[in-house]
Amino acid sequence: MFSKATEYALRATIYIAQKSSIENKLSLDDVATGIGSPRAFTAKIMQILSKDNKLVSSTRGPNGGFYISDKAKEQPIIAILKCMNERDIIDKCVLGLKKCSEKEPCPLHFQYKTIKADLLGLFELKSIQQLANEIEDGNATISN
Amino acid sequence: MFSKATEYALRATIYIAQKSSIENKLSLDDVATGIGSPRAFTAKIMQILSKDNKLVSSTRGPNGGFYISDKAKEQPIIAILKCMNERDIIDKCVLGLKKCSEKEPCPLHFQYKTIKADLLGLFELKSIQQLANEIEDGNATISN
DNA sequence: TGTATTAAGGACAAAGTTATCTTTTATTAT
DNA sequence: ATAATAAAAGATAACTTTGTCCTTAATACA
Ligand code: FES
Ligand code: FES
Repeated sequence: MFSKATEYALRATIYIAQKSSIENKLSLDDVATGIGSPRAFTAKIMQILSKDNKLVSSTRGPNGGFYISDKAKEQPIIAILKCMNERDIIDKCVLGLKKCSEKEPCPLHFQYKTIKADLLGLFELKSIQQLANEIEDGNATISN
Repeated sequence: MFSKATEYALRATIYIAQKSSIENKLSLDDVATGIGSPRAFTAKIMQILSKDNKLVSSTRGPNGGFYISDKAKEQPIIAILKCMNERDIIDKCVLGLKKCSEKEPCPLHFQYKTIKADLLGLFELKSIQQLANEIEDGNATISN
């Protein structure tokens, strides 16, 4: 479904939400180890996620690292997809037609659209915080 | 969702099902033009699809080309995915964990699994013939 | 001020996917 | 037989994604 980069982005963000706070930041190594992703590649992804400190925040130097503000934790999962520029793969035609539309639908369109709606609903409804809680409560893992 | 190769495979198969018969085969050019895919790449995909004449059938030489037997037309869409070795992308964890399981679920697992079931249902239920009919009846397109 | 620490940024490498081109093989019709 | 036709097969190219490495910049603290 998603690219490796976006998978790591999702896992990293949720992981940071669960483990970090502004007083207790996570280093790149913490994150990569925590979610089981390649360190250097994860660094690149963290750069995207923490660009302008919009979704994830970061500071350099001793005791620096990554964290997520309480406000950002309330963001829905889809915010991560948007950040990774993969928001619109949900809109694509399942058969790869240039445009998915009701006027020129592919033969799977009307059935697939309800599935897409469910997917979108999931990503729009679930917040980063909620998924972090699932892990915190021991009901889910993200560690590979 | 799927790779370009699999998208072309799905469209090509459905297109051939709609347009061809054993007496009226489609050439590679017919197929590539019909679904709007790059000719040479499509050739490679047709090789996979018609390997052993299992899903799509092909013959060489004058009046040769591709066609689909009535029996193969009754196959569900998922047969095309299997043929393209993309059947199992439906089983993958949405967050990219190595294994999607109930015992060590990711925080989206239980919601995502119903979506996966819907997807699988769609691909298992709809036959190649049915989708070809949609196009034949003017209710859908596949031509880009 | 200087040094250690940590992320940011840039250049590059490896692997995978998509796409093209050329040659070979099978088949038909003359 | 020969020529024409059309797919199969192989080599290779272009592009994208994934991944690494090295240098630079920011920050804290002694
Ligand atoms: S046109 Fe194919 S999914 Fe909408
Ligand atoms: S474990 Fe992630 S979808 Fe099943």
